[in-house]
Amino acid sequence: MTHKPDPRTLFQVFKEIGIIEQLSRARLEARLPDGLIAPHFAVLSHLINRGDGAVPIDMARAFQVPKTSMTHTLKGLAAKGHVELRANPQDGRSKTVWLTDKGRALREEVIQALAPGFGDMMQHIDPDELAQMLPTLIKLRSYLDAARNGEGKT
Amino acid sequence: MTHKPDPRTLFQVFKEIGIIEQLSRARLEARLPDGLIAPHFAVLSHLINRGDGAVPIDMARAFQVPKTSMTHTLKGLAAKGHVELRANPQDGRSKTVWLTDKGRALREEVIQALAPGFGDMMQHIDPDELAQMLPTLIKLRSYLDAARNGEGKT
DNA sequence: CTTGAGTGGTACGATATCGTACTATGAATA
DNA sequence: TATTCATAGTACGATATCGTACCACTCAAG
Repeated sequence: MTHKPDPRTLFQVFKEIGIIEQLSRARLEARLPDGLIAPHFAVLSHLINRGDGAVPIDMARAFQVPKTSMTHTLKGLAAKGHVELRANPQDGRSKTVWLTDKGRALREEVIQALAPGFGDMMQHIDPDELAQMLPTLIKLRSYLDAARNGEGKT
Repeated sequence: MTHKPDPRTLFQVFKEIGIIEQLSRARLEARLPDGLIAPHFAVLSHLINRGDGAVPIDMARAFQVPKTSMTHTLKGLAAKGHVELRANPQDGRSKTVWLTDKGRALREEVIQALAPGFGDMMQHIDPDELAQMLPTLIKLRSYLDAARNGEGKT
């Protein structure tokens, strides 16, 4: 049967998630060139997965960050030539974000650089166990996303 | 049988974890008074759980943050009277951190303020499902922690 | 059309994070 | 003891995050 939830367990789940986020981010950033950090890589991956030409405000929402943060991140990527900002023919207020060849290449290189680390991780942790966790993580993320009412500044 | 791990699944796990961390942090900080943020609360909780009189450098390691970040966080808490820094009689280089009554009270208030949100969450997500995830999260965190070699600046 | 509310982007300022460098203390070794 | 190395804390500077304010453009109501 289902028992009363122990808040301590819940707290611990969030605590572990927080630390994992920190450590995995550090791990990723160790493989990124000089001035780039995790959010830059996240943007490149997003553009690969979802396709070119995204509107900055939509990306800010996808990442759950304020639009000013997205502006800052995109400025950094554009300055290094990894993305290109173009006017949005559909809406004069907004822009569209496009990957450059340099940006695509960088994303590929970083993934290659991460591969050995992934391999090592798989030797210490059962991949299936991680995969089984995914649906629960998605539920949790979805709930938190939906419950975040009113605060919707993004 | 266990199949070859799909890197996409792995990526997604880290991505969901990253978003959950962001959203849960925002949720916590919405309940904190003016100038306090998540790391401040984390320190208060740590001192309750592990006991008073901890040494800053040990707390920095526990949280996996650079010692300069811990100095900054403790300075903020001390300025608001939630903790007190005292000399360490065991080691003239270091200090010890002590909760004040104000700090203990604040921690309690915040937990009370979080309770309704937890209750709501439990109505949408099976607590057992979260609890079952915990061992895997701990394994993952432990691995990442151990694998973080050489970078041990903290 | 004109007007007024809503929205996307950015400038700006406050604060957080974190790397580097420095100081003071402790510990090990000769 | 004297010398050398290691460690805890902090000052400082660079950059990231994010809230507020503002401008330009869109869209709907009239």
